[in-house]
Amino acid sequence: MTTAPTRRTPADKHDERRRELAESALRTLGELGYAKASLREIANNSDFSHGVVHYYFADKLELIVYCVRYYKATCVHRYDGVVAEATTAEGLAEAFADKLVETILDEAPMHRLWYDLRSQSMFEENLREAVVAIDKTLEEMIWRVISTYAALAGREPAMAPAVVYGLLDGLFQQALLGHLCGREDALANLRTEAVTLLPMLLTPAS
Amino acid sequence: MTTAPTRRTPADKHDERRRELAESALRTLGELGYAKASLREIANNSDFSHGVVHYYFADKLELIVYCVRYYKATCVHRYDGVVAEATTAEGLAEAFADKLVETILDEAPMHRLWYDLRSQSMFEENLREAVVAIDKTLEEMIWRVISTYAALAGREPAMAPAVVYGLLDGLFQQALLGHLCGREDALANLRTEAVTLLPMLLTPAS
DNA sequence: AAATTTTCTTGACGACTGTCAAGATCACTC
DNA sequence: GAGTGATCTTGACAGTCGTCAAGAAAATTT
Repeated sequence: MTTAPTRRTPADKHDERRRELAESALRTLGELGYAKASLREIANNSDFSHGVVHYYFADKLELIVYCVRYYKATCVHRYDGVVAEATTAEGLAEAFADKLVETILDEAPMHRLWYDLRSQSMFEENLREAVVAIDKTLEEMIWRVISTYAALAGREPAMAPAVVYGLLDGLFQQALLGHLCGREDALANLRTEAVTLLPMLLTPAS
Repeated sequence: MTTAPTRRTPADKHDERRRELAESALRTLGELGYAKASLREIANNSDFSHGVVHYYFADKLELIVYCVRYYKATCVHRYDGVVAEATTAEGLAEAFADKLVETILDEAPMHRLWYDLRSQSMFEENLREAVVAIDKTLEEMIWRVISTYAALAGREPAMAPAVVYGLLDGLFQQALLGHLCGREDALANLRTEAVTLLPMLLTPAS
């Protein structure tokens, strides 16, 4: 009713706090991982005390699922700019590979958290629904890249979206682990691997 | 000195107990995952009490590293038979794909434990050395398949061992998660994906 | 058969966990 | 400005955890 006059409805304020908590929780989760990030540690790295978590979230799992949903919602469009600005297939491939490297450099803790949660979902059924949904959006994200890459090359993708995503995800995960282990060639390798792989994902040139 | 007369030296008996503990620990770890598998739960699923763990292992981490090393040591040769008995490239590809599916059906808990530990190693430095070493042996295992596959086809592998392993590992992980989620097409898809992918990993036919 | 070493159980410790309730603090309304 | 509801802090709860020490039990040696 009073949407225009009041700047924030109580519900908005409630959601805003959930986002604030989620953001500081993500910092802690990215540093410690799912298992070792306690609610007290999460609250300590925020502006609130440990009890407030249960005021905004039912339990730890709801907080974590909210966190990873919140994070992945923002980075599903990571490659949208790359796709929009590409004019040639080769240019898209290189820009995409650069972006892969860049996000490992900038957001390694978030990525390892994602792989941590996806592994945990193999044990905890309560996590699976959220994880599978996010995995699907990541697959679609990659598919947007590949399909426009194919269009620019005047060819067709030779594999299903899930397969393309699975292949790239394997390389990405390997590079992330290598990067965290201090292997300096991990990211450079990922870049050349991506540029090499992309043409092989299309049907042979007409 | 007295190797022949005595059936077991004390050291052998010690190692045998470590293996026994490792085997029952692996059952529990495969069921609960790294984080939720407590030493008490591990001991409950064995013939011993919870205190005995610290008699054979310094701490929990040493037990777990021993466990995963023990397990992976056995399954690094999973595809050796497939490689040895293959006579044609196509036959090897299909037998390999079948084996991929079979091991997910038979040992899903062990595989999810492996991915769990590999993810944990992104957070815990103490795990990294063992994880990276095992990853390397898996890479070599896959490379034995691919290089003989290439030889049978009269061609050359078109990618480095790490790349081939990363690609296949991505598909395998995806299929494992799909299988655990109850998606019935996950394993059949993995099979056709593997058979389709293998030829693309070689240089173009001469 | 006694002595000694190895092996295993039991019980306890301090620390940490998720959860929740009681009350303080704040913001807002009448 | 008193009252009222939302928001947050504090402290405590019942568990669980890894670890370890003391002693029982078993195996081995003398």
